[in-house]
Formats: sequence, structure tokens, C-alpha cells
Amino acid sequence: MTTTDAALTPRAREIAGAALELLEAEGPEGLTMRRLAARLGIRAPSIYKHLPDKEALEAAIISLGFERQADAFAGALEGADDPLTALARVYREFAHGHPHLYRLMTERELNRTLLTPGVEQRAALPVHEAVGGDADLARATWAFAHGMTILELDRRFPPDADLDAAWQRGLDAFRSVKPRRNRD
Amino acid sequence: MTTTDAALTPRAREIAGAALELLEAEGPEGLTMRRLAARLGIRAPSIYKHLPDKEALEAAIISLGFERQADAFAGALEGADDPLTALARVYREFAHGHPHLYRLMTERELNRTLLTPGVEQRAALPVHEAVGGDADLARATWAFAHGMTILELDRRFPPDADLDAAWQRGLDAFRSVKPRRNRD
DNA sequence: CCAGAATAGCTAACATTGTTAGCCTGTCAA
DNA sequence: TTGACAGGCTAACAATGTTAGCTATTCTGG
Repeated sequence: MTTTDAALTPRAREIAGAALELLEAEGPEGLTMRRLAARLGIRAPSIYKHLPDKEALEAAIISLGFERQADAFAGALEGADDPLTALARVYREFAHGHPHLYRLMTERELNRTLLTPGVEQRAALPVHEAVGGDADLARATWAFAHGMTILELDRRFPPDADLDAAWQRGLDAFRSVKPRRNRD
Repeated sequence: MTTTDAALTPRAREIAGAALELLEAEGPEGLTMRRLAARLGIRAPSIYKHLPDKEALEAAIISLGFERQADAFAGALEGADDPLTALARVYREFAHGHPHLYRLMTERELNRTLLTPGVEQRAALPVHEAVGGDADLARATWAFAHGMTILELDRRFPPDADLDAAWQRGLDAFRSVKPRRNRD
């Protein structure tokens, strides 16, 4: 069951969708089994007929998140003159448009066995391509983007900080690096 | 040296120290008011005689964390030929040496009114200096370092990823950028 | 030197959380 | 027709942070 599940039943997908709505509307505090059940017109224990526990529910939400992120990335790359800039803008916008979802997707260690297979890779692929297939550079760039994003969401920068400028400086730095092809 | 919180009573600082030990030993799940009390030889409600709630307790732990981080940074810069490299290595080592503390320090929005005054700035100062006083560049660099660190701690990179190489590429990118003096 | 306040512990209890056990009802295949 | 099972339900449990209210010790002012 735990090995290659992630094949959610239609009802489980429905529940995950409602959970995502609830998360976005009320934040992580609001995402309780009882509140979710109420939104579905059922009682909390009934959720367990469709999903083993809250971790699996969150994994289902995260899978939905990766799907949407991948779609957003794909849309950003269509006819973009500079892929890296386009990707960065969409990355940032996605996180600001869905802050609770973004936090849930990134804040913890990820139990990948609970995820829809391949969905994480699909979201990561455009970043690799945007830096010319250099895996190390892609990881560094992703780390920068995530760092900027999460620190911004968590208001870790000073209130008067010019974050557009910080993004720009970082992207310039990574753009100035020549890609090296490495194993893939 | 480690300037301790003037707002905290000695007993509260003692409790925060025990809480930090508990956190590092057992992780965030283990940091409950009852377990902390047990470690102190008292009962949970007694903690509230010294700290208003768990948020304040965590803020006290975070303040301790910033102090230690600042000390580590200061140590790293003594007689370092390349400040940025030295700082990055110590940043990474601090997080790996105290993963639960690092997560607690960075994972949430920060209620700065609960923090020991000035301690956050003291930890951030060396980074600003290492990039030549360019605030935007310092923020971008910090974002990169935090991104790499937290993604590494949370095992978000593929297991076979060469993270030393990713760090190197990122640091090279930032090193190649010329600092611009801006307002400070 | 004593009275009262402050300090710092205690027990009992509460609401909320995720979760389990066990029951019931409708649907549908054998 | 019957029996499995899908999917709901109620009741309950343990753990969590937290509050109320009691008590014992210590400090302090007159």
C-alpha cells in the first residue's frame, strides 16, 4: 500500500481538492480533519476511509501543488526570450499567489512514496533546461529562488529591503555563469 | 560574548537552555511543555510562571541560536583569506550540526518583538561585510545559502546530487559579481 | 520580629488535535 | 437472495498547549 500507492481514488482526489481549498482559505491552522470533513459534509473519521492519515492527505495536496507549478512553468516558457527570468518570475508569483501551499510543498522533508509519481521531476525539469542542463547550476539556482521566496514569504528581510533588486542581482550572478554539461 | 536577553529572568534562560537541549536531542516533536518540565524536574504548568507561552519559549531558543551563530561567524572570519567561502562553510556546518535548531530559527515567520534585541542583526552583519556592504547582494547570497542549506537538510535534492559542487557553483556566481555600494 | 506580598511550585481540568474501534446502511455481484 | 464491501456514523482515546486556583517558601517593610 505504501509502496506504489499515490493512485488516489476519485473520492480521495475530491477530498484532496477540498483540503487544498481549505488550506488556501484558512492557512495551515485551519487544515484540520474536522474542518475538512465539515467542508465535505461528512465527519472527520470518514476521511480515513479514503486516505490513511493526515500525512497522506498533505502529500496529496502537495502533488496537486506540483502539478499546478509545473503547468505554470510550462506556460511561462512559451515564447519567453529569457527562460531564466520568465521562470523566476513565475516561481515567485506562484509562491505569492499560494503562500500556504508553497510552504506546505517546501517546508518539510518529503515522503516521496506518497506523492503522485513523476510529478516532482516534472516541476523541476524546466529549471534544469533553463540553465542549459547543468545539474549543479540548476540546484544552486533553485536554492537561490527558494531561499528568496521563503525568506520573503516569512518576512525575514527588513521591511524596507528592495527585493526586486536582490532577485535581480542573484539572477544576474547565475546568468553570468557558463553552464557545464554534466552527467544526465 | 553571548549577550543574554535582558527581558528574560535567569530561570527563564535556564528553561530556554534546557529546551534547546531537548530540541537538539529529540527534535521538534519532543519539544513539548510536559517533556521539558520533566527534564527540569517540575510540571508543565510551572513553566508558565517564567515564560508566557510556547511561542515565547521558542523565541528564547531562537535567540540563543542567533547568538551561537553569530559567534560561529565571528570565529570563521578570523584570519580567513576568503571571507565568503569561510562564512558559507560555517553557515552550512552550523545548520548540519544543529539541524533542529536551524529549522526552528528559519522555518516560520519570526515574531521579532520576542527576540533578544539586536541578536538577529548581529548574526547577519558578517554576511553584509563579506559581500562588500552591498545589501541587495548580501540578501541574494543569504537566500542562496539558506536555500541550499534547508533543501539539503530536508533532503530535497536527489540522493546522488553533488551538493559540494552546487555550493561551489553558487558561491562562484556570487563572487563574480562586483559589489555596489548602496544605502547603509 | 512579624505580617503580608511575591515567587514558584503543584493538581485538576479544558478544548483541540489526530486517530481508532466498532456499528449501520445501501449497492451490487454471485 | 445473500453476502461482501464501500462509505458513512458515534464514541472514545491519548497527547497537546493552556488556565484556574491552591499551597508552601522566601523576601521585605514597618
